[in-house]
Amino acid sequence: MQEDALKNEIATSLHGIIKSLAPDSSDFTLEFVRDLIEFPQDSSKGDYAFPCFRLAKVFRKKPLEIADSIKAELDNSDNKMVSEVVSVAGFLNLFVNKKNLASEFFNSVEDESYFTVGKRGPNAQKRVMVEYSQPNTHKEFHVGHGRNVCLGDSICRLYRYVGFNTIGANYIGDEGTHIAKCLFAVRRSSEDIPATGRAEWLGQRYVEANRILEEASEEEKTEYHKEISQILSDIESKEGETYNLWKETRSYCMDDFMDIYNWLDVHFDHFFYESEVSEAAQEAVAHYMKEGLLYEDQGAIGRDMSDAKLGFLMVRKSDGNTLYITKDIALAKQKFEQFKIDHNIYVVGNEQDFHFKQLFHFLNLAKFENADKCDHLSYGMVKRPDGKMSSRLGNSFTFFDLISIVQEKLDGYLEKYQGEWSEEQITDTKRLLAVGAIKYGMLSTDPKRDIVFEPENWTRFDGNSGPYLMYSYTRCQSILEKAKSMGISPSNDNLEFLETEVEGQLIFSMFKFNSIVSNSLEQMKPSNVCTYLYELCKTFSQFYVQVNVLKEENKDKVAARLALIETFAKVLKEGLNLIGITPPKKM
RNA sequence: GCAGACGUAGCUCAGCUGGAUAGAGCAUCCGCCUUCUAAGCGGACGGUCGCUGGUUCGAAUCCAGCCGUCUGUGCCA
Repeated sequence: MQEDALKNEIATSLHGIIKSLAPDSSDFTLEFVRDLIEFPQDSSKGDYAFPCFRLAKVFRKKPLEIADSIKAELDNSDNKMVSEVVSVAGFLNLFVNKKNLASEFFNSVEDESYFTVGKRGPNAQKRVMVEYSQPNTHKEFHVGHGRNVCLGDSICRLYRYVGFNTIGANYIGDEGTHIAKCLFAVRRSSEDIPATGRAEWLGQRYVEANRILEEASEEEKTEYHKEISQILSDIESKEGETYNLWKETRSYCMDDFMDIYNWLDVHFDHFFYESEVSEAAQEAVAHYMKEGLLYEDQGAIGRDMSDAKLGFLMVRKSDGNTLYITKDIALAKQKFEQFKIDHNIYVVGNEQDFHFKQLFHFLNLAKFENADKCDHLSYGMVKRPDGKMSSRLGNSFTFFDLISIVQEKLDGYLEKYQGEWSEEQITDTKRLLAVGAIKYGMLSTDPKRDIVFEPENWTRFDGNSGPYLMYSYTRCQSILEKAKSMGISPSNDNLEFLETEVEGQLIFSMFKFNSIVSNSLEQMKPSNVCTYLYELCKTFSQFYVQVNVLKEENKDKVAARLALIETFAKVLKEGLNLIGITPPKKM
């Protein structure tokens, strides 16, 4: 049984009782009653709570009395899933019978069928594409780009978990003015391209180009812009010296990107490149001009959309080059045609909210049949305490910087294993912990909110952090390993021995897993999974200090507790997987 | 100017579609390692939920206005 089914069962009981007690309560449909049921903030109050305030009018009684009379009815019925009912201050608090719950649940976790219900449901017929991590080549990959990767990857994992056929797509920005500016500065630079840190060096050239342009006289500016336009056209011509320089420098950046993705354990199913869409973009412009949707205005081509409060949509500059949005118009079509997707999601920062409003509005005007199947997952920026990071201004914190400071801090923690562990094991563990710390840091905040980036916060591995979750996992592994060496195995046969309050809370908390995941995806908020896992681990830690597993003399009790730990470890591992984190066995 | 997002403890953040004394982590202070990993557990301290009104039995949550921060608003992405 799943948690939502249990909730339905309880709702049905409550609904029946309400109807029998107040015959004219037709407004209180089963669905309405179910939606009133909630989780109390404090799990010691109960597993479910039913507020009775809305019933007051129909019952013509005080909520407190209503709760009392429903409780009396529930106590008389023999509901196997509810072990205790408490009426307090107008709330009906229900305790679920974990002993009846545990056996089936533990078994379904053990054979993993619990984690694959989505894949056996209707979602398995659907295809979704998640476009994320659209990095620009010739620019630094800063921590803000890192947030995008963590977020997009987690959304993909959530979709896959609930059964969707999911295509994680990258869209490399390997074309555009910023690159022309970069190459403009490369040509001017007296330095040779260095052997290492080449992408970073290119990023600096971009910053330099902006500086040159800012310091230039009006006359020089015109000349420079001409040169930059020419570089852009040379790249698009796909031949010649400038094109070759572009190709080479582009590969430096791609190498860096791939290093980062591999380090993060993020893998894409498909790569789109801006440079491969520009032709289709030009064709789209011609096509929609013919249809009268686009027209020339002040030398450029576009469409006034101020009737929808969306300003002027510009799709081609007066120099003939297309823009980012032009390519998005062309690419949207291509995605649906080529990949037969049912849903198209863009994970892009909230600076682009206007861009996507324009894009979706135009796709609707163009009568693109899949326009309403496109969604923008907007997220907040990563800011420095003193303001915004910008690669254009060159004050950004690169993702490599973040990796270094996190890993450096971890050295201190892993020092105790010097000699005991192999060098390789230490390196691997350090990477897993660093990835966990960074991903949890990126994902635990609500996507729509900005993140204030302070290095100290990212190198704290206690409290509400990625390493805390991973630590809980390693504690389980440690116990399970020791039990194994003692010759004791977990067993789901005598789960009635899990009788303490904290054990019950842990069981019910785990039981909610699938509901939390569904809700998290529905809201497009991996942060819900983070919060849930943190609370789950807190409950586990309480259990860990309150209940000693291996010292217990009753072997059946030990086996039951080991089953609890094993189940918890599996649930936690699955949950961590949804936010892209792989816990080490030891730390 | 217009549009959007955000404003919760000193700091970083939870708080679901309105419900119980507004919750964590960090920092500060106090306990707990001869006991399965102390990257842990327990406790103390700390809040007019930006302000003002409205809706409601009930508002941090919904609505309106104001204040503040940020982002965007035709030749960048």
